[in-house]
Formats: sequence, structure tokens, C-alpha cells
Amino acid sequence: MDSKSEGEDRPWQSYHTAYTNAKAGMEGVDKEKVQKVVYEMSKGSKYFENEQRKEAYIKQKIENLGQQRAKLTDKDIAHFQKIAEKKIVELEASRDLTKTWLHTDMDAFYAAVEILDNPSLKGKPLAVGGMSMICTASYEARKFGVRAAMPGFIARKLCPDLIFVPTNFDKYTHFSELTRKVFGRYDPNFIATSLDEAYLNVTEVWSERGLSGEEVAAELRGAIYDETGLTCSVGVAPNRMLAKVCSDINKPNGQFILPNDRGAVMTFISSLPIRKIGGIGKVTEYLLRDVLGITTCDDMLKNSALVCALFSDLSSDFFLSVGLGIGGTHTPENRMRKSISTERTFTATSDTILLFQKLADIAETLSSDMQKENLWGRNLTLKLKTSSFEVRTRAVSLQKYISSKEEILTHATNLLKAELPLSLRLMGLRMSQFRDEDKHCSVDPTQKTLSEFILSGSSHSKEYDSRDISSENSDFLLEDKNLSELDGTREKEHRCLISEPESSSKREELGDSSSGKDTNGTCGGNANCEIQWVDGYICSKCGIELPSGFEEERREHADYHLAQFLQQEEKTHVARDKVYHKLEHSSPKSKRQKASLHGGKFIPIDAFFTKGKKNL
DNA sequence: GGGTTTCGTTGAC
DNA sequence: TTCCAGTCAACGAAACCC
Repeated sequence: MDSKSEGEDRPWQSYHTAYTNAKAGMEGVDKEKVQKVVYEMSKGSKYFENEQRKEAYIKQKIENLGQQRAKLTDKDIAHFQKIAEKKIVELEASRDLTKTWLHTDMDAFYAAVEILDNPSLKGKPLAVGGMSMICTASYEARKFGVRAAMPGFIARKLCPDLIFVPTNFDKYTHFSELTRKVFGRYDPNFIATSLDEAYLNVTEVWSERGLSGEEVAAELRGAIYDETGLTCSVGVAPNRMLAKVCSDINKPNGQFILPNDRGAVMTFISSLPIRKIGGIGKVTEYLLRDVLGITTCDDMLKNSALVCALFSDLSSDFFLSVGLGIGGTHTPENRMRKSISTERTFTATSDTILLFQKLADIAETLSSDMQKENLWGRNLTLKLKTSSFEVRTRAVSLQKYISSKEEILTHATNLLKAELPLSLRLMGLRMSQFRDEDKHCSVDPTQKTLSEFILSGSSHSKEYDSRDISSENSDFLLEDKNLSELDGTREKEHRCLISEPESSSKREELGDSSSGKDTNGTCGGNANCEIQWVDGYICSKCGIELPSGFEEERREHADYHLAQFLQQEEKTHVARDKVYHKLEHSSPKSKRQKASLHGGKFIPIDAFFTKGKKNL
């Protein structure tokens, strides 16, 4: 078949941005018609153009991986065959068939809750969400090709009678809690992965009560229905990976049980499309299919040598375990939240004032969310989506943990400033690297002890970020014994040296140009900055104790205060031109910025998979 | 050269 | 009329730092 001419006749066929893989309830959908509508409504838009760029990028990845594959010699393949066989033996030895896992998935959860709340919606095509995006579609709506993650205006085109209901997460949370009460009776340590999905280790119930997998699943589904009025689908299998696949088989309101038997697992997995496995999405599916011809889990094993040759250790381990039907069987330890974020989409704008206003709103939301959970973080990431849908993230690691709106906004503003001018349609902020609650420490985790501080000779380096002294939470440097003795007065003096926030690059430049100190350890003779050694060894500015023998260290310390002083000066624009003449060469923009698909340069595929080649 | 940080990507719901 | 989300985690590579 001439795919080129086909592509020209039916361009929508090559536009498989979304909605191409069947979801439950979409079996009878006219896929081509849906694809055509989506294509027609998207074509020419900036979103569409960006999707085209992404598609091209994936194609490039496929091509590059194909070239890597072509370079493999017979010797290489024999080598990786041995590696693969070893891995398979190890994985097989780790296979655990003694556990029984159950995965539950509520049927069209948000839509079902809305129908329960308003029974007149029953039997009608319903979408939960808005014109820009819908979260869930009822089974009646799915018959038209409407589904989650589809923009509302396209959904309406597919189904003109579609009823839209706005999301109401309080309602969904309430019903989710009801389901979790039921789950808790079967496994007190159940793992909830979202409001409507959970994994339960039912090994105990199964054996203690002498119930079969079928019986446990049926009983649980009955209990959920009795206590919520909602239906769910259940999968039972020897591990979580398989249980999840199983819960999708007889959706909605059904169940599927896979026995704890190796033969049954291998039969089940052999013809299973890899896309059914959690963790394998569109890109991985195409990559494996187009480069290695892998479409089923069994194909993973058949191509194990190539899988090991072309992918990283972690990836190949995962792919081979997929081929063997091996998944997680132990309940993971209590997993702590690792990040918290908030983002907002708005009408694209390049109005700086408006953008900073929105950033302030987002910072406020993030701060409020963090405070609700008593979180303090030191890694702030700004996410931007330009009007052409290009996504950028810019991050900064701070020297202390923060959580207030003001502090978040200060750092977020610096990050945004470095990117402007820009027309944006989305901004978001994410905080990570949380303070360890157990330790209850708010000191700078990257901070050096006093001796390290002195020995490093970098008193003006980024480790000593003067910005961060400015908050109320000024436990700054208290880790050091000497400084922990600082009383309130000295801390106050510390704060007196605070200048307006500056970019780190500016501070670094400052350090470089702070050599105008004199040998007495005073700051260039300027009375405002001059330090005295009280009692012969205590810094009059901050209280640091440095005995008289430490002349070099004293000079370094004076240097630090000079840097602080100059920052203060900079605030009043006195010394700016003299001191910061090199600033323009050190803006955050000059930092590394990877070539992305949006820059017209593709990241070579070998950049993604070099680790996989390390055994060559 | 190894550890850390930053950034982009992928995937799930 | 409305015109493609929000949140979280993980991985991997390159840059950065020492």
C-alpha cells in the first residue's frame, strides 16, 4: 500500500494525537469519523502545529533508535543475548505467586457521581468538565467518541446533544472516601492511586475466609454498590501490574480473575498488547513497535537481546518483566509527597503586568496549599507554556526552605523575568525538596559549617545567599555552634545587612568584584561597612567569632560583609555601573538550555539511550 | 570523574 | 459563545560543581 498517497487523501489518519486507543465503552465507535472530526477541528491551530512538531520529534526518536539498532553487530547481539538471559533468570527467580492483588476502578466515576446527584441525567450523553477540557464522559457519550482529556468543543461537535456538567471535586472526594471505607475492610493498607482507583492486597481475606478470587471481587463490588450507589470494575491477579490490566477487561461493572499460576499468567500475557500495560504510553508503544516490531508482551521476550541493547538497565528490566508478567507484589512503604504544584491556563498574553499579576495569584495558591500541609520546600520550578504551546520549565534551588507567598513570588519573579518578553497561555509553580518533618530543621541544607565556609574561601559564593536571610524564619546558619549562640540583637544586625533580592548571577559577580578590601579586614574604608572585632575576636556586624590568629579568614569575612554592603549600594543605584559591568553576560538565560523540539533542533535519540549502550 | 542540579519528556488519572 | 487541563512522579541527559 502506498502510505504516502493514503496520507494525502486522508490526512486525519496520520493525526493520532489522541483518542485512538479504545477505552471501555468505545468499542462500536466509528474511529475514522472521530479522527476526521478531531483533525478538521484542530487543523491549522497553534495546538495542532505543536502536535505536529511533537509527532516529528517522536519520528526522529524512532529513526535514531533504528540507526542504533542497525549498527549492532552479530557479536553485540550475542553479547546482549547473554545479558538478557541472565536478567530473565533473575526476574523469574523473583516471581512471587503467593500474593493476590485486586485492582478496583470506578466506572466513569465523576459522571456516575453527577448522575447519582441528578438522576435526570441518567441515560443521557454526559461530560464532566468544560468547553476547554472534559474529565470524564458517561458511557452514552462514549458511544459518540467523546472521552476524557478531549476538549469540550470537539466533544460537542461529535455529540451535539452532549450535556456538560462542571467538575465538583468536593462531591467526588466524598464518594471516594465512601469507597475507601470499603477498601479498608479488605486491606487496611490499600493503595489509592487516585480518587477512583485503588490496589488491595487481598491475600489474607482470600485465605482466611476461604473465598475464591471471584467471590472476593463480587463481594467487594457489591459492598461498593450498596454503600455508594456506584459501580466499579475489578481485576484480581498475582501482582498489581496484572490486576490493573484485568480490571479493564470486563468494564463496566465487571470483573476478571487471573489465577495465581505461572502458566495462566504466561498465556494471558502472551498476546496482550503492550499498550495495555501501565507505564507504556504512546511514545514507548511507537518506539517499540516501529524499531523492534514489538506489539505484544510476548514480543518483549522474543526481542530481549535488542531490548537490552537499546534501552537503559532500568527500562530493559521493566520491559522484560512485562514480557514475563511480573509486577509489584509488596505494599510499598509510606510514600511521602515529593512535590506540590499549581498551574493555570489563561488567554494567551504578553502583557508583563498581567503576567506578574497571574504569577502572584499562583504563588498565593501554592503557598496556601503548602501551608495546609505544613510543607516547606527549597526547590522552586516555574512552568511556562507559550502561546504556541511550547512548554518550558525553569528551576531554582534555594539555600533555605520557604513556604510564604512573598518568598515564593520573589524567586518566581526572578525566574519569569529571565524569560520575558514572551506570550504565555499557562504559568505554573512547583515546589519540591521538602524539609524533613522529623528533623524540624530549617537550616540551609547546602550550607557549609563555619570551618568549611572559611576554608572554602568562597564567602561570597552562592552558598551564602543573602536574600534568604530576609525572611522571618531566619534560622540561617544556626547549624554552626558558634552561630547558634547568636542572640536576638545579633540576628537583628544580620537582618540590617539585607538588600533587595538579586539574581544569583549578580551575586556571583559581586563576589568577583569585592576585592577592594584592605588588609585590616575592613571594607574598603567605608564607615557603613567597616567591621570591628569586639573583644578582639567577635565580628561587630554579625557576631561570628574569629580569634586573632585567623587573619586570612578575617579578611574573607570582611569580604563577605563588603559584598553585602555593595548589594545594599546597588539597591540605591550608586555603585551599579562600576560593580556590575559584567552582568549582561551572566543572565540566567545564558545558563544551559537544552535544544528542544521547539527550537527546531531535535535531541538525538542516542542522547536518550546512551545508558543502554554502556554494556557494549 | 562522580555527585548534584536543572530541564525536558513520558505517563497516569 | 466558548476553541486542547491540572497534578504528581519518574527517568535520563547535560550542565555544573568540586
